[in-house]
Amino acid sequence: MENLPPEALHDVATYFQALSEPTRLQILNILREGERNVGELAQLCGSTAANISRHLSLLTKHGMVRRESRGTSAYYCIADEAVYALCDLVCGNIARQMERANKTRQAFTLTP
Amino acid sequence: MENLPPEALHDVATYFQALSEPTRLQILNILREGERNVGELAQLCGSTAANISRHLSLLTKHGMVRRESRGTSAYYCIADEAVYALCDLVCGNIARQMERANKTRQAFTLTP
DNA sequence: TTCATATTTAACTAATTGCGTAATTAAGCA
DNA sequence: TGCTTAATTACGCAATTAGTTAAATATGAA
Repeated sequence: MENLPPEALHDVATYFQALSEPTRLQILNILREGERNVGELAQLCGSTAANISRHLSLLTKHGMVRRESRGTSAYYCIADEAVYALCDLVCGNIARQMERANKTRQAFTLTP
Repeated sequence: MENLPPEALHDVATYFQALSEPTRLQILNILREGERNVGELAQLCGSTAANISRHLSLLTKHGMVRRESRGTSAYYCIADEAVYALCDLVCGNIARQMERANKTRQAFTLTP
């Protein structure tokens, strides 16, 4: 992403922002195992349907999940598996960062 | 990142949040070509030093950049190249999403 | 049509965030 | 020591955001 126009930078930032909320990550995590309707997701997330619905709307806007109306329910499933690759990468980065932080900590505490 | 405890979900969300701001992405983008001090970054970003300093502090906290004090200046450089992999992945996802959106648009407009 | 259920949206609140400005700290130099 | 420059931090403000509650919409069934 070298030399992106400022417009594109904004798009990337907005995409990251969609993933910067625990409840939304939880939704994506649940959908990893298969589709769910709003009510199920609300229960599994320990939140209200209204809340989950708004989160799902945002995730849909970014093409991360897909909506399918069936009966009186709305079922959601993953639309782009690549979001999981992102999350896994981040987990790796965090782990690496924790390692580094731990090493510098040891440098202070391991001086007997 | 299957079956993460809620605590970890929060960490991942916070990490994504650090990347959800255009100015911070711009900083990372600039540092791709080498280290810079705060003043230089401020000028290149078209922002104030105070502002950039705050952003750099956050990026440092997440282990994305590293600070090196030299003379009266503070030079910053990339601490974890993996952030670029993240950004590149996101760019790909956005492009894919735009393609999909474009296709559904055509489905509506290409009916003569 | 009428009712019941599922989902979405509107309105409001509390909390967070990024920025501008000013004050503070730190480092090099006369 | 005092002066200058660079960077960081404190403070207040405007804007955004997630959550709650209530109203609106939609779908299937009696």
